[in-house]
Amino acid sequence: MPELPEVETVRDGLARHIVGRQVTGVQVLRDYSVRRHEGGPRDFADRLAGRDITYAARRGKFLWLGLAGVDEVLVAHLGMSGQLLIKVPSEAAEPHRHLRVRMTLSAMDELARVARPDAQAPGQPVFLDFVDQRTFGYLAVSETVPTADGEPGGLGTGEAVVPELLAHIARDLLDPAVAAGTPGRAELVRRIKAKPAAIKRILLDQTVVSGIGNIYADESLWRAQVHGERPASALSRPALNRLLDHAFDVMTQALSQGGTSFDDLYVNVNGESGYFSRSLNAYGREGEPCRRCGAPMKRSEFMNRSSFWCPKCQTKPRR
DNA sequence: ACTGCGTCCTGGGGGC
DNA sequence: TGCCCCCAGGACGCAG
Repeated sequence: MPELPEVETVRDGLARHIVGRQVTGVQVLRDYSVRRHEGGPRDFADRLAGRDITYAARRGKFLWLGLAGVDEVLVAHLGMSGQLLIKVPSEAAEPHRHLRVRMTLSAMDELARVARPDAQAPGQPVFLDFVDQRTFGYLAVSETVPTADGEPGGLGTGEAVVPELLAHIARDLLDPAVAAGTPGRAELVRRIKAKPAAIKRILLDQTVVSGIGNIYADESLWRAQVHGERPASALSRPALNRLLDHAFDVMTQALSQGGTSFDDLYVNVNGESGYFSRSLNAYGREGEPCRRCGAPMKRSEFMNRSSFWCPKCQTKPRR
C-alpha cells in the first residue's frame, strides 16, 4: 500500500513528466473511482478537458495537479492499491486489468521541455492511467481555498492554496512548514501534547499530522522506543519531537530508496518491488527478534489494526 | 470534542 | 482440484 514516500515518488514523477501537458481527453471506466466530486464522473471529465497542468503537489497521501486558468485542481488519492501510470500510446494497446480512469495528455509545451530536459516522451502525447485494484483510491476535481497560515498548500507548489476537499488534512512531516525547529513544528508538538488519546491514534490522525499510516506509525514508535498506547499527553515535548524526527527519518529513508521508478514510465506504488519493505524493523515482524534488543516482537490489535512492537524496548503503559 | 467502530472494495491466499 | 470466505488497508461518517 502506498504510504507517504511512495506517494511523494509519484508526485515527483508527475512533476517531471506531466506538468506542461494539456488534458485532451478523459475516460472514466469505473464510475466509483471518481468520488467526492460533486457533479459526478461526467462533470469530472468535462472540467478536465482542455486544461493545462501547471504543477504537481502533495499533502500527506493526497496528490493534486494544478490546472491553468481556474481555481480548481485534479485531486488523486491512491487508497491502498492505486497507481498513476504514464503510458506512451505504443504501449497502451493492452490496458491494465484494473484501469479505472484514463486521461489523454498532449505533448509537453516548449517551456516545460526546456525546464525539464529529462522528461519522458516530451514530444508526444501520453496516457495518464489511474489503475486501482481495490478501488479505495479516487479522483476528483476540487475547488481550492487559501491556506490558513499563508504558506504553500503542500510540497511541489508555491501557491498558498489547498484543495477544498482536503483542507481539513494537516501538513505532513516532509512539509517545510512543520520541519524540525520551526514554529510550525513547535505548534504541532504543543497540539499533540494537549491530547489525552493514545499516541498511535494521534500519529494516524490525518487532521493532526498527515501521511503517517499504520506501517510508519509502528516504525516510528519502535525507533523512538515508545509504546503506541501511551497517552500523548504523558510524553514530554522533547520525546514528542524525537518521535516526529524518527517518523521524518523513516519516511525520508524510504523515499531515497524508491525514487526512480518513474523513469520507466511506470510507477509501482504497491510496494511490489519491495523497496520499502526491506527496511522495516517493526511492521509484520511478530515473533521475530527485535533488531535492537533481541526480544521477540509482539503483535496486538489496536483500533482494528495490527500493531507490532517490542515488549522490552517499548514498555506498555499500565492502563 | 472526543472515541470507537462500521463501511467502502477487490482478489489473493488460506482452509477445507 | 475447486470453492468459499476472510482479510488487508485509509479515510470518513455516524453513534454514543
